[in-house]
Amino acid sequence: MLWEDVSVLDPSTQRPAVGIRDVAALARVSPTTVSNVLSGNRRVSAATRERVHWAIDQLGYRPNLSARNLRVRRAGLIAVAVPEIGVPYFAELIGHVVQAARERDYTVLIDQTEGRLEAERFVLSGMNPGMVDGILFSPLGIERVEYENRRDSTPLVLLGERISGGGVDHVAIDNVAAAADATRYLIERGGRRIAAIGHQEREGGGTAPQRTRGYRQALDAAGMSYDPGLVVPTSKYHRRDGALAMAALLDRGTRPDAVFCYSDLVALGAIHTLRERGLRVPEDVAVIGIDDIDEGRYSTPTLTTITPDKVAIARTALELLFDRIADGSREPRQIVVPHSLTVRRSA
Amino acid sequence: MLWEDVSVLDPSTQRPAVGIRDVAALARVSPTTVSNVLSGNRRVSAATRERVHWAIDQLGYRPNLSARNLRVRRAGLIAVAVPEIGVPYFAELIGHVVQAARERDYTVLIDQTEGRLEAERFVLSGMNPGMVDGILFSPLGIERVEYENRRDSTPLVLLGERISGGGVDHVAIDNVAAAADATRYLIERGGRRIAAIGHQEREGGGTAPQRTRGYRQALDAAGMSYDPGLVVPTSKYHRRDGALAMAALLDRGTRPDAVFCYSDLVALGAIHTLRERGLRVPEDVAVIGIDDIDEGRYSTPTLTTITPDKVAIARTALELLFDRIADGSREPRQIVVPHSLTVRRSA
DNA sequence: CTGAAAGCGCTTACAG
DNA sequence: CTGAAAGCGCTTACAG
Repeated sequence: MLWEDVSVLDPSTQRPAVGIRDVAALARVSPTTVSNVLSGNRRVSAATRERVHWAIDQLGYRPNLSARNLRVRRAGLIAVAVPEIGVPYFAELIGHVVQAARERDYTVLIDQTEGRLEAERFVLSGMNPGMVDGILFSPLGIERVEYENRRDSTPLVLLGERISGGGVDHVAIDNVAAAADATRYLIERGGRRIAAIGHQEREGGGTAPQRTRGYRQALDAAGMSYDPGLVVPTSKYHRRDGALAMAALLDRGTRPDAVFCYSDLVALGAIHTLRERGLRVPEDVAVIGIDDIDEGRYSTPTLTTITPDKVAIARTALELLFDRIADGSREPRQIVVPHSLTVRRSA
Repeated sequence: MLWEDVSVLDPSTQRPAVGIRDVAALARVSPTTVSNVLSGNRRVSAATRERVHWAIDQLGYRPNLSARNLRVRRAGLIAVAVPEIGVPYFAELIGHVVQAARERDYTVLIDQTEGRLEAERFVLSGMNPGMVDGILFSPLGIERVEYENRRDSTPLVLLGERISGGGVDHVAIDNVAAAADATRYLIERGGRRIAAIGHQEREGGGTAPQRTRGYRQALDAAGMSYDPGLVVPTSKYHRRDGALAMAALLDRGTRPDAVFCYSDLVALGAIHTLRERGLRVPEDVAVIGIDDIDEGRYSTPTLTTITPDKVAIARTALELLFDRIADGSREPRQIVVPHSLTVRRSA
């Protein structure tokens, strides 16, 4: 089928799709010139520019991004891969990423791994070639070696995961310090039997083991002994996991006077169980979380928590990503974003 | 620069990018055949197929989507445009959309309008041509006429917004009925002074006016009079808006015995204020919301709410969208998704 | 300041 | 069962 034979139709509407050639023809210039008017790459005389703009308006022309991307080898798209968008922490973080990306004329594509290993491997392999220019990745199940054996070269920045190997860009809060801060606060306000909910055994030290380490550090520093019976692992960090873990703790006869939860959602779940059992928060049991999601500002009681600077995480991650896109071979950087303690009512 | 002169380099890594031609050369077949092996569009002899697969593995080849998209005029991408990803209702809905889209080999791109008019107009204009195959759009500020004057032909499905004109595909719950159900439930359990929080004046009847209508209907049906002093408008549906509206109501001396909130977030904010003022929920004031976000299962008290079938909304919307992608000129359909009442503790 | 031509990496009639 | 060639809609050296 030749161009001259049949006009190109948009398959979905049967309306003619207008391309750069149509604009060029109408403006009586070459496609080159139209392209230059659009990109601003080359000086174009005012008269010509005006004619081109007129033709563009006339035809309602809008450049085809697939074609441009194919040509310039840039997709204008970055992917954010997280376990679940429905988890408020990720939803809020993605909101900031989308906003920061827009400022750079990038669009954000969402990938939800649900912690599935194949999904995470797909992310590591750069997703579909040519589809995205870079990836922000919050991993869950994948092992550290897999990062190191990564063959794909798509720029990638890890979110919230501290890979001690250091072969990959990443941005995170200092999880050990954050957990220690939370625990120390519970100690300072009188906690003597402090439970920890959210531990996970992971190779190569993921977020959870780091938080457990911080918890132990704070205990040590206060001269308090570490009681493994007070540490409850959870496989995920949903409200449900917090609620069930708290119930399990209580059911086995353990009565902590304070609980350090590895996420706000876990904390909210734990509070739910405590109140159902008739225990008062914080009077009987103080509860602290990590994440500072909006929900904790309005929950009953309002949630004391560790506040990571989510805006900084989003912006820093994008900065690392764009740096890496610009220079694929520069040294990987690991950036630690500040966190703070936000005291509300629950502890 | 000719192909033969210099091998093509991936700009970010300086590693050679492998294309279909490399695979073809290594497998000693034509690119056509490689393409056919990949797509399954044509029968390929077992021996050839094997050689091609071997070559693909050997080179780690993965097809370039921009090129494919350019050729087949399909992006494999749909956009979801919502006011804010950080709002749990949207986050949960998007999670379902992402999942349903994956089953169809589609990827989801996020657009956050924040209710900005230009952002919403950009969505209506189909975003960037060739970038997405279709759009799921949850509008906020845009006027009805703008849909009708829409020039762009990108398939688009409206989410949660009932455009009475009916010129556009959309899927939503029956907002009038949902509000009436909520209000009737409050009446049945003894409410006599029932406030409504979340009203908005909008042209052409958006979600908010419909809910107000349902509220009034239920009042009428019970023979109760409508008191404008009990209806509080809010500009947004965040926790904060609910909290402030509730405070305003109380501050002006109004003491409802029940509150119908136009979203769960508003309800949670209202509860926050009530408890801060020492009022018991539901004993002093019963509160009901709409959305059934996960948060309401664990809040204190747990939240009674109207549950829209979010999975159905996501799947139906995608179905409409794919139908429209397949046939751009079919009659627009307006689909009503079921909702139900979920009774928990707050009312 | 402007244009003709090549090519980004695919797929798909057309031909055998 | 397989291949040569055209073309998707752009951008960018190259040339003037």
